[in-house]
Amino acid sequence: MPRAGLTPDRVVDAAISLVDDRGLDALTLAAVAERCGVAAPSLYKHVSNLADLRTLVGVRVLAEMTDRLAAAAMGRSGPDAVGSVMRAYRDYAVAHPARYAAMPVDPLHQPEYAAAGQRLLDVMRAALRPWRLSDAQMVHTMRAARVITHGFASLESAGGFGLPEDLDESYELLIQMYLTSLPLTHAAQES
Amino acid sequence: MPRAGLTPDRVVDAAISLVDDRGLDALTLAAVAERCGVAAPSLYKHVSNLADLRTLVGVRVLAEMTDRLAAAAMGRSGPDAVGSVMRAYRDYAVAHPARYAAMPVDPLHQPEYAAAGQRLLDVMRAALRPWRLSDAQMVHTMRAARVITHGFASLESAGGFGLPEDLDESYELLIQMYLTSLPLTHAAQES
DNA sequence: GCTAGAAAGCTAATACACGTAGCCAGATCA
DNA sequence: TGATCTGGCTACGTGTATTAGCTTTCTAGC
Repeated sequence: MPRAGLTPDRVVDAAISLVDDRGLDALTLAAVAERCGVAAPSLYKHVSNLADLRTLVGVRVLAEMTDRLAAAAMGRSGPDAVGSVMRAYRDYAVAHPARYAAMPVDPLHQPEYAAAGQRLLDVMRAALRPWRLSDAQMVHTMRAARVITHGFASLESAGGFGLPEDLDESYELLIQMYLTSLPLTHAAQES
Repeated sequence: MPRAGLTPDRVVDAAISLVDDRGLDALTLAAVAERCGVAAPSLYKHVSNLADLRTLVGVRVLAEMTDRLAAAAMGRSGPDAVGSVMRAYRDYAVAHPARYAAMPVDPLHQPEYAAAGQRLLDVMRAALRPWRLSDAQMVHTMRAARVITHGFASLESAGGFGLPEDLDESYELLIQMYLTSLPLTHAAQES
C-alpha cells in the first residue's frame, strides 16, 4: 500500500527503458506496470491509455534526438554543419534503434508532436541557411536531407543492410552526394 | 457445414485485401477469418500462426513489387532504366501504402524472404550493369539507391511530408542527384 | 493535531485477440 | 461402400486493454 510515487514522466521513463531492452513491440501497459512495480490499471492515473503512452514516448524521443542534432550543429557552419547533423542523426538511430522506431514519421500532422517536430526541422533549416535558398529550393533541399538520413538510419537500425561492412563509407558517400548537389553559393566558399 | 474452400493463398489474398482496406495494424486472424467466412481457429489449417501469415503477406508484397520494378526496367538501359525503376518503386509504395508497410526491411536476413529479396536486388543490379562498377562500388551504389527509394517511399506513403505539393519534383531532383553521382563511364554515353 | 477531500493505488470484471485440443462432417480414394 | 484424411467447428486457457468502483495515503486548511 505504500505509494510508488509515479508521475507521467516516470511512466514514460519506464516505457523507454522497456523499449530499449525488449523492443518497441514489447511496449505494453502490463510490462510497463510491472517495471513500475504497480498493477496495470494504476497506470491510467498518469496516462490516458496505451496510445497516449506511445505518443508521449514519441515526443520524448523526438525531443531527445533534436537535442543531439542541435548539439552537433553547434559551432559549425556550411557543409560542416550539415554533415555533422546528418551523422548525428544516423548515430542516434543506430545507438537506440528501438527508440528510433518509436519516432513518428509524420510529426507535423499530429498536434501532440508538432512542436517537437518543428524544432527538429529548424535545426536542419538553420544549418542550410548559408546557402540562401529560395523557399521552394529549401523545401526540396530539406526533403532530400530527410530522405537520406531517414532512409539510411531506418534501414541500418532495422538491420536492413545485408553486409555490415563499409557502412560508414556508404553514408559518407551519400553525404557527399547531397552536399555536392547543393548550389554553389555563399556557403560553399566557407568550407 | 459446407466447406469454404480455403487455401493458404486465398488466406493471404484475404489478408492483403484487409490490409489495403484497414491498414497493417488491422491484420488480425479474427478479421481475416471473418473476411474468409470462417471461424478464427480454422485458419490454422492453412497458416501456422499470425507471424506466419505476416511473413506470407510480406513475401507476396515483395514479389509483387519486384515484378513492377522488373517491368519498369524492361526495354530500357542506363540512366533511363535506373530512373524508371526508382519511379516504379515510389509509385508502388504510394499506390499501396499499407502493403508497402508490410514489406520486410531486412529480407536477406530471413530465409523465408531471401529469394524474393534477392530477386528485387537483381533488378536494380541489372539496371546498374552498364556502369561496370567494381564490387565495392556496386555495394555503395546499390545502398544509395535503396536509401533514396526507401527513404522517400516510406515517408510519402506514411504521410511523412508536411506539404503534398511538388513531391514529384522533389523525387526527380533526388533521382538526378543520384544519377549525377554515378561515375561517367560507358553508360553515361548511352542516354 | 484533525479532518475533508483529492490523488493514487488496488481488485474485479468485460471485451477481444492468439493459440490449443478435440470433435464432426464432407471429400477422396481403395 | 467404407476407411481415411482434411477442413471446418466449439470450447477453453492465456494475455492484454480498459472501465468501474473501492480503499488507502497524502495534503490543505482549520
